Amino acid sequence: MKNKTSFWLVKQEPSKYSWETFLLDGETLWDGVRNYQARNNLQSMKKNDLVFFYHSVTGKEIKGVAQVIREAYPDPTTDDARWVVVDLKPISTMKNCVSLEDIKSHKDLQDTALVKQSRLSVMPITYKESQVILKLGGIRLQANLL
DNA sequence: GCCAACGTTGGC
DNA sequence: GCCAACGTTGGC
Repeated sequence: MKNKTSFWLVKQEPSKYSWETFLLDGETLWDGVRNYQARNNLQSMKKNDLVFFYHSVTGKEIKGVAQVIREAYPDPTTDDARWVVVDLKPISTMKNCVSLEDIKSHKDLQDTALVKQSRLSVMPITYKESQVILKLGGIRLQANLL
């Protein structure tokens, strides 16, 4: 069932919300997105989709994999109806964090939005790219997650 | 509806 | 801390 799940990548500065904090929280709502393209990606997420968690600015590496546990709903941190959040929970921490350098230098990851659109904070990842990232990260997900 | 000015993001 | 890239805003 390789096409059942979509893959995504979200960025966050660890000084604002780190993977470690996310692990302690157990789950979080992904708030604060104020960009239409990123918002559209949030709205496209389906329950059980898998989301790579990237640390921007400090670290510049993918720390782990999260899963969508609640699909898009209005962002409670604003009255502006345009913005939405999803709920995520961490499911796996990378054995080897996948750095931006790794991604840029890997031939199969050159076309990721992370490389091409450095300012986008929520982006889709293709199935093929996701498999490369998982392999570089040294983790295997349970088959029932894919 | 164009575009200059301005603000923000994020790599370096 | 700088600056390139990009999004948003507002005057015309």
